Amino acid sequence: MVSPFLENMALWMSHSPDDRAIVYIVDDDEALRRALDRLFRSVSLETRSYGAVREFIGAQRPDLPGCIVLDVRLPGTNGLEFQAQLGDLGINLPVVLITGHGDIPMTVRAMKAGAVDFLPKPFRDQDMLDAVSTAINRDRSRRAAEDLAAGLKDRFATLSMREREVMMLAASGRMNKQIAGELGLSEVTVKIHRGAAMRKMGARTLAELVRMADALNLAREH
Amino acid sequence: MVSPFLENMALWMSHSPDDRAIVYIVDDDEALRRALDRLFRSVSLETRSYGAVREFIGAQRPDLPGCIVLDVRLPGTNGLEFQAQLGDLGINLPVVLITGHGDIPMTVRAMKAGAVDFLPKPFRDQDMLDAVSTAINRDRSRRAAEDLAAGLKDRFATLSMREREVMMLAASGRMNKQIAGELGLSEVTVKIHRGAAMRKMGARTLAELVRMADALNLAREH
DNA sequence: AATTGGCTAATACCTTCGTGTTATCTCCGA
DNA sequence: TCGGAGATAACACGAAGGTATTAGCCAATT
Repeated sequence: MVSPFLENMALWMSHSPDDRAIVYIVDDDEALRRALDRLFRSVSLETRSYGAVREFIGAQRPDLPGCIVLDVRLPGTNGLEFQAQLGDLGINLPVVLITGHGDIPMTVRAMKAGAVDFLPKPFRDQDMLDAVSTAINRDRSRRAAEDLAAGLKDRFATLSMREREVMMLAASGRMNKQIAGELGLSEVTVKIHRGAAMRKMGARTLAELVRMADALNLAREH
Repeated sequence: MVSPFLENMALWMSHSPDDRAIVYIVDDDEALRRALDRLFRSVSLETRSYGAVREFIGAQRPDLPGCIVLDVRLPGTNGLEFQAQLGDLGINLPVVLITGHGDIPMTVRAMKAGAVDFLPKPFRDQDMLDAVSTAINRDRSRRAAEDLAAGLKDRFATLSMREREVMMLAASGRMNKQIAGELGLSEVTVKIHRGAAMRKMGARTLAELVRMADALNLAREH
């Protein structure tokens, strides 16, 4: 245990790891990239800068909350098309779009695709900061929800097939006797599998098991 | 019981009530209103036409799925401000916006506020029909979810205070013994309230009660 | 060949749940 | 003042849940 003084020192001098966030800037205009870089660093956000979509895709991204600031007009790939591809690439970062020559249909398309904001150039610094702040908060929420779901999935993966079947039927409200009938088992065997499922999932009550089963099904439908 | 022939006649000649939907047109341009009216009626949608926001607010609206087609530039109230007020007025109809002189910030604001689409004039008939179709489907989903929640709320309203307390604690996974301790009751009394809650809510298993309790809490947070 | 893990099942024991019966007390409206 | 609804509670019985012990079977791995 270090002294309270040193602990407070650390808090004052740097963000705790939970506060870190990265803005990925994708724009072919190097001057604008540098300006954005300064802007974001001035509010203690980390930045990564890319001149083309390909560079961004190929780069390593740390496992931290963040967002993408993306120019619509880019060499090679179009910004809107890239936005649409992000999901397929397994990238779930929120997107803030900027454009020099945008029109309304383009804006509508971007917003329908889930963009956090769509800023025509020139934009005010504060508008950009607001958009990025919203985007990062959205990513934090998504990551938090995903972490919960991941924990559930990990525990569910340790269940045997029988245990999964019994768990789902139990979570649907079936009695042990009914489960035994539907699966062609004895009631005792069902109790064993049910108990194992509760233990492996970390559920202490049926109510918890019901909520876990619902969360797993929701995660799958998504 | 009428004859099968007459029943089928009715099906062929009109939409079943479940298919009905209404488009509320709010625009001060009477020529455009008439054109939209013809367009929507050509695809068997019902229409109501208003030249000003005030007319729409004062009008009676049947309890059917529908959407609003709203011009941004209107005499009196601004279309975007009206869109923002809809929630406060208890109107949850999806909005399709049209505009003659729109810009990007206006579009972003409208889409952030939940507009289904934002169409600059002149627009193609098919784009308008697509937007309205999406909007009405969204309203159908919302109404279906709301009907379910309303049924739950009605049943929950018939519970006494004690029954509600016991239901919530039971749905959280507490045993009757624990509930009795927390509420300062005997276990027998808890069983009576719990049984009454299950019966009044129409829940046949604890799993159903858990899901009902969750749905009620989600509905409240919303 | 031996071991491990998964699936099955019976027996036994205790806990918890659900319900019916009976009963007392309070409050409120007819 | 009577009747009804709500809340409380004890007693009793049967249904259901949970766990421990023991044990047989099978497939895969060591």
